[in-house]
Amino acid sequence: MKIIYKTKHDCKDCSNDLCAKTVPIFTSLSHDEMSQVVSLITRKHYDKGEIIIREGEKLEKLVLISKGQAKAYRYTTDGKEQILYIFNEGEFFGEKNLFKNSNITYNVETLEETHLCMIDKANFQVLLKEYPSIGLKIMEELCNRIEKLENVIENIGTKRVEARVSSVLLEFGEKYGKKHSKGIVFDLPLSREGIANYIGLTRETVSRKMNHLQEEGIIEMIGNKKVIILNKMALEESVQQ
Amino acid sequence: MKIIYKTKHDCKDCSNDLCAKTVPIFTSLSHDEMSQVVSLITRKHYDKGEIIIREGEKLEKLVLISKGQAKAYRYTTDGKEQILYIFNEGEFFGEKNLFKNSNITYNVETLEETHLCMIDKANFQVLLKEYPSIGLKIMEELCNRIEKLENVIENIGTKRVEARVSSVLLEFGEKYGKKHSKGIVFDLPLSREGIANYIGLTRETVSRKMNHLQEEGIIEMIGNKKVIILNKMALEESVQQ
DNA sequence: CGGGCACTTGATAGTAATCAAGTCCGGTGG
DNA sequence: CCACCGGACTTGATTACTATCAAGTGCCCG
Repeated sequence: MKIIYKTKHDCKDCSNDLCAKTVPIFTSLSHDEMSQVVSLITRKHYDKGEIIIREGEKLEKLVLISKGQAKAYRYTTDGKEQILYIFNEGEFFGEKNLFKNSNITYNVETLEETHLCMIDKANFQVLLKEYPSIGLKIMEELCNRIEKLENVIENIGTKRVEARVSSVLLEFGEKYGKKHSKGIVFDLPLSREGIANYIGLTRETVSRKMNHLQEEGIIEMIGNKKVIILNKMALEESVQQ
Repeated sequence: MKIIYKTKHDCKDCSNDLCAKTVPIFTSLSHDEMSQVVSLITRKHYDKGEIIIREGEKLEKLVLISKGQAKAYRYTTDGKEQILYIFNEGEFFGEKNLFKNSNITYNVETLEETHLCMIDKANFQVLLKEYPSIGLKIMEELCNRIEKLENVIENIGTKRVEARVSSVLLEFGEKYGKKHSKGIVFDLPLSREGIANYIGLTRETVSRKMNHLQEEGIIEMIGNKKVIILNKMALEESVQQ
């Protein structure tokens, strides 16, 4: 179920709190400039588990996540899915189409209720010209993304399987973790299968390895979604070799 | 052995043929503009097997490869190297430092005799302001690099081992291949071990899988470096599943 | 309370890593 | 020109590990 809403009231909200301000690429703009940006924004709302866009489709917009999160993944020829990114609030996708004429190369599916801001390709190019600082921010963000991908490659290319699991737990802890009397607590954004598809394993192996980490007293699982990192040092050591 | 040379003669060469023109990010410039760019360029020459820069060092320049090629890699904690890129003529690195203050995250080592053009961070930022088209080209190139990395991840994350070998052979065939009566012929830019470090395997496995492809009549190896793709279709099918 | 789905656990098989000899090839020196 | 040397590559045997297949189990939600 997709609801498109664009009313004056919404846009006012937006310029105050909602989308533009949460998006790093606009942080260098003044309030007035941001209002101008906001006037170009279309917004959409998705429930959990909806597909925003599919591999191979044309996307003539830059899409910014103002609230929620989504996974980007591809299907390989043997039907497995490989997760490439977990996009969080403030992150964007579709940038490729702004600079070259290509279709999108991955599926994007929401992991929870998600609000999107979208800017038309043509409009965005005007913005880029008018505010060069946005271009710099985009480049910075692209570099960040490259860095992330380089880390993923190091992970799945060379590390032992248990190290990959530890690594992804640390990543989630970093992103979503809150302090807790026992350590760092967070909800897993992905199912076991999702984690497996993120680090190139099967769900059974992920299950076993997480269990092993729990037996060693390094983490504690509460239900399926909640994890407490009891011993961050040990988890980091497990990544180290 | 590093030779730094910067004479009027060299720069003249450069503006005509050598560095700036082979570098895509400058292709949109006029001849005069390019001359201006060239005046900001320092150049260096490296022999095969030299280290250009090491992980963790500061690099206050954008480095463009005007001739030759180099591999970028990281050492993992267990001492393996993971190759991230093979930079070819016209490609660049060090862009991360232009937009944010970070050290370089990989080693770069030449694979053959290599000529570099380097532009100082400060100078490059002036260029960016003066010629916004360079910024667009950079973004395009960053998007290309992201695409490459996404493919690498799909490769090593989900594909069967032999498919990865086939995939890398196709990649090299695409990049370096020349027509030949029997098919597509090219020199491998990397040793068996290098290939292994590129696709997350061991040298023995690479050896065995390449042998297998040869036994099946899909490729032919001449010595250690030269490969002929006899049956490109079959190689592509091998990647497909 | 029941149904379904995600997760866990166990047994087995397949495959690549590892360990260990060789072999090939290019370069060097006699 | 040939013999030798060393490094890269190949090949074989064994081991270790994860994928796969197959039952369970537990939990959430109506």
